[in-house]
Amino acid sequence: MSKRLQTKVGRGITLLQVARRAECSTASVSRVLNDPEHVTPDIRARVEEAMRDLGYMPNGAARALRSLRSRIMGIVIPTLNHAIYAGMVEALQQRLAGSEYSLLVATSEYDLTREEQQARLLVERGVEGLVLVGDNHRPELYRLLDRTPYVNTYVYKADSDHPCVGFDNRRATFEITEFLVGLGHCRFGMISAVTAGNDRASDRVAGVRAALETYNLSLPPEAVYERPYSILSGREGVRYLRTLTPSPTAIICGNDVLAMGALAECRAAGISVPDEISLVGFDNLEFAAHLDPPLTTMEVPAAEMGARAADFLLSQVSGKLDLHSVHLEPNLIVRRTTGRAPLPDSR
Amino acid sequence: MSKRLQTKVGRGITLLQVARRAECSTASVSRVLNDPEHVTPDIRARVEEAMRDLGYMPNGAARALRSLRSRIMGIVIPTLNHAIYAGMVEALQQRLAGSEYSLLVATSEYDLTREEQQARLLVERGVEGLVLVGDNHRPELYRLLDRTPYVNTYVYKADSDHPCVGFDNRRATFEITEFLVGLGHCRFGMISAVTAGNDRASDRVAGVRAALETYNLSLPPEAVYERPYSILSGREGVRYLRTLTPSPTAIICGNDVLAMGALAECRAAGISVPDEISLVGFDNLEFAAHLDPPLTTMEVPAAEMGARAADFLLSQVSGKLDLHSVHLEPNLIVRRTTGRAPLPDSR
DNA sequence: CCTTTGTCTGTAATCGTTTACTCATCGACC
DNA sequence: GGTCGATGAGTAAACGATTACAGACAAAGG
Repeated sequence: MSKRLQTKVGRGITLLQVARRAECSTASVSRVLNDPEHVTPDIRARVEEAMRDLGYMPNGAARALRSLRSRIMGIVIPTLNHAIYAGMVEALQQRLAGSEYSLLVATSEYDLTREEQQARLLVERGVEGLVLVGDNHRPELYRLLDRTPYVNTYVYKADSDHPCVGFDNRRATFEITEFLVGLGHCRFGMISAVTAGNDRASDRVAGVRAALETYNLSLPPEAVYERPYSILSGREGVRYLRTLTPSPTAIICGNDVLAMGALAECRAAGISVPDEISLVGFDNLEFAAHLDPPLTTMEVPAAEMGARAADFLLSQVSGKLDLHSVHLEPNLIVRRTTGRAPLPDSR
Repeated sequence: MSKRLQTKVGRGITLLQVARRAECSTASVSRVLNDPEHVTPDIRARVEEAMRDLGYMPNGAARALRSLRSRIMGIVIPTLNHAIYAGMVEALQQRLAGSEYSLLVATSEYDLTREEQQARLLVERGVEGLVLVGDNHRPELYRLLDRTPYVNTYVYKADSDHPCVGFDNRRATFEITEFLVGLGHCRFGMISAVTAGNDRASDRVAGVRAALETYNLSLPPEAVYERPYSILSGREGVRYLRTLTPSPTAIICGNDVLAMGALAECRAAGISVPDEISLVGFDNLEFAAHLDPPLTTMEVPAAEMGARAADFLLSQVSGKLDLHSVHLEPNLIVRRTTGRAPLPDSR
């Protein structure tokens, strides 16, 4: 039926038309586009004028096909929903835009299979580099990235084969835990994101556990409440952890969003923070400082990770090949949801 | 100097190699890729096997060049920082991914010139459709979109020439205001995002103003505190509005982020909400329900806008041309930051 | 004055697909 | 049994840029 749908003719102005109007070769036009210094001012001026007159816009597909450079980078993040990765993506995008690169964004929904599919799609689109979150990816994904520069973020492992820009999640929660132990806490609970397929989440749990063992304390499995990121999960986490006997005096949350929920639940239940329970978040999202009381949390260098990831890929595609992972430090920000453990008898 | 940088040879497996191995023509290979029903099972099987064996991946640039379909959509949003647009982008991306489309994301930083530049970049990259926020764009941008489908979001204007998916910002704050007037409030303040070049923000201010005038009340210029989105701005807003005499009993915020700041400041200053001041936000972000007290706010259909915008563009590129804007309704969610105006003498 | 060197332009091949055409085959129908 | 249509496969020409390569020319050096 609708036979002539594709019959659109005018595909826009081409470089050839510019060349004709400027009375020069296509090569010259291409050169003023990509290498303006190496063309005489005379020709350059004519070409630029022709471009303006015609409203010329380069065809990205043709450029990419011929030059092997799409000027597009890609990123696969778990989700955009909770602003957790938004800051990183924002910084990444900004830095890329500064180098005339665009950013393709895809989400994995915390599913490694979907992550691989999405990454594959991005590679097919011709991204020159790929940013990933975490370093626990399907082997197929790594194989796919054989010829494509990539960098893992939100993670740093010195011994990893894969380039990364990030921090050590395990050490971060280790540090949080030591801090809390120093305040006299000995009964811990944790509200964590789902750890399956999420190395950041499981490393954070592992960090708490490792630190506690150092002090002959422990984090039994039932003291870890594991749910998808959301404020509600944080609330439920507190409700659940209070059912334990003895119930924890310190709750470490895998994320500020969970911590916000936890704090809201404490308030609703009339539990005093930090007098009865100390609460720690992770990420230092914008709101953390404005909660009541202000949230003690581990600040992660989200914007810097985004910028550094961009730099990493940009240098990679411009030929610098001996690049190393970059190790960033998170930063414990002690505010007022943490305090000395309550006296044992006050339990 | 570095002359042989580009000497990378292997560009990967091409369709021609697949054709050779499957012992058929490139046309057939292309057909099993794009139109599998119209090729005999025999050939199809051979081609699919060859693809698997060789690890073939289509070259997006070549496809796009020849077929005029990049399978990429673009979006330019003000920012990713405050999660305001994240929900919409998330839904958009998901819906697009379901149709094998990828999403290029760029940010304007609330700057119309930058918005146009970024949009131009996306169009050069060959996006088949473009999502924008608001409908106040540079004329050059609209001209650029002459041949590219696009849709404005977060805005709905029946009389507009431009397709949009969204709601009426003016009417939304009109409604909020009427609600507050109904509670007996007559002194209003507003904490708004920067209105310059931001039609959503200025429409929201206009809506408040229009409603008040209906009731012979007014919103004098000095009662509008206008700052970039941030929690801090919300806090400052309250501090500022309290210096007015008489100071407002009802404060409408252009956004939940501002409202959160406002609420935090009230708490810090010992101002009782809603007894002394009623506070209303906008967006119904996840945290709104979990503030203390829970925030009264205008819920906007962010996810639905994203999905509908995707649908709009997808149908547009698949030939359906007589598409109309879609009008969504925001929804006032009354929680507990709003209450009856304090008695005049208690001022 | 001739050669050498360097700089700038133009010609034309090429990137990896899709697709308009052509041709062959086969079944159905008259 | 011949013709017509439909269907499927192959050939080769695009798509719009970039870039080896070669040629032209000028400046510099002997």
